[in-house]
Amino acid sequence: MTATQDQKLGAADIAALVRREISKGNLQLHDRLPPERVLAETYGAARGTIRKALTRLEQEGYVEIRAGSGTYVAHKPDRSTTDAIENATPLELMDTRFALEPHVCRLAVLHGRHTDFDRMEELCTRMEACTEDPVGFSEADTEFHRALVDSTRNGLLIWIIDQIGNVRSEDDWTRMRHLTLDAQTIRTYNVQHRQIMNAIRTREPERAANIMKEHLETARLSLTRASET
Amino acid sequence: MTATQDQKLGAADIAALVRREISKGNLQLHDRLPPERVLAETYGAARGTIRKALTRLEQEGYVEIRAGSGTYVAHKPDRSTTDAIENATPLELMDTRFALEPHVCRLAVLHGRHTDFDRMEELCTRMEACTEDPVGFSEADTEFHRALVDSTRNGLLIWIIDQIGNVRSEDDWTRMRHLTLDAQTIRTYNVQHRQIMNAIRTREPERAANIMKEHLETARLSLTRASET
DNA sequence: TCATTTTGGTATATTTTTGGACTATTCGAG
DNA sequence: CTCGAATAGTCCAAAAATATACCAAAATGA
Repeated sequence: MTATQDQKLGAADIAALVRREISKGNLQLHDRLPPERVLAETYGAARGTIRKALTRLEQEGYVEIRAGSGTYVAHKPDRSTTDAIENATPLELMDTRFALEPHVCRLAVLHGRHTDFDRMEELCTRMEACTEDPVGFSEADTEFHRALVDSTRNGLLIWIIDQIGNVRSEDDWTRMRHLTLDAQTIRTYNVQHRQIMNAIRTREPERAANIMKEHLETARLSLTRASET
Repeated sequence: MTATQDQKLGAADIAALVRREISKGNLQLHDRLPPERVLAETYGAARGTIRKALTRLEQEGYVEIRAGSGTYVAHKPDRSTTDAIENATPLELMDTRFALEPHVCRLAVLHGRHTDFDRMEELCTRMEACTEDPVGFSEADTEFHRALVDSTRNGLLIWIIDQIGNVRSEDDWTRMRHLTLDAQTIRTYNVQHRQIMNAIRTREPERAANIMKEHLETARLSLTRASET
């Protein structure tokens, strides 16, 4: 109806325009919007109008206004990607890992190279030095599984597991995980990691996959045990 | 965009620019950024401003600042959803399906309901009517595998396989696929689908998974046979 | 090996920018 | 006419950016 002219844009209109820019991705997270005074000129509106629009967007969570600093985009891109992964429950994650990682072991046997395995062994060593340090262990563990996928040379798999790993590294999920990481559990994990390494090095795909299954089963038990607490 | 003029770039703006360069891959892992003093001149800002931007990026994990040495990229370029999937080769896709779908069968046994299975049988029947119609068969086949995942009630898995399926439905990949779909192959697939259904209905997870593996192996053979043509 | 240069780290006084708040006025639709 | 919205202008305080100087660690080269 209106709005195609560069005249008479109300606060609601401007809010809508900015909202669309954000959803469309032209304005990304952490980006700073132009100052209110500039926006006022570019949209041909008074500063007060801009201010109303921005205040509204702030209440909606699209934007964060910091006095003296500027207005910043505060909206997580509404990608289905992040949605699907962030809303995933720990058990869903476990099931997905159960699907992926044993086969990843098989592929690692097929496509992995010595340098990959060397890196993984290095991480094993690092983990073994972390018997009393759940946080350090956890970081190395994530890197280990990441290195394992890397060795498959399969970009799709790498991307998928990368996505999963990114979420796993935040949230209460990690906190819960640390609770379950007593020294005994860590020792068990370390043994399993070594066994997986050996099986891959000796090119035994099925054995590697089976140990990985055991490994995940151990992890799942720790998880359910923790969630019952 | 906004304010692409050579005027007044704030710390947040500079941080955003560098962040994009890294995400885009123009700046790769372990690359060294120009010294702060140089960046200050090229961006037309004071060194303090540059420094603030870099400090921010360091906290976000995009770069690593080493005193006396320089600032280095510490972040891998984002592989966007579409990139990772669109650039995937047919063989990468196959390997990923090999990882996922057998386990999906197991989960279907655990979490699936009668209505899910009814829908899948319906799709089996539809496929069996398509012995001479590769396109119709292919559509039903995709729906079948989709219905199978749905029955796991695992949002994460559903999303992953959905993504993979979306690509599979386009491109030369599909064309290649249709070439391999002679009446004989379709008949083989139909038998396997029925067997999978039966195994799931009778709650035999391992048997279902194994038949799925056979099924995928058949598909892979068709694929490699086609690509040799 | 050692002196020089480069590079980031820190501090500070000053200026500019930016959002916040307030008010009087204008405009437009009901 | 009235009422709500938009406007235009002013002043304030917080935050940011500038400009400069000096330090310490790392890299470089003779």
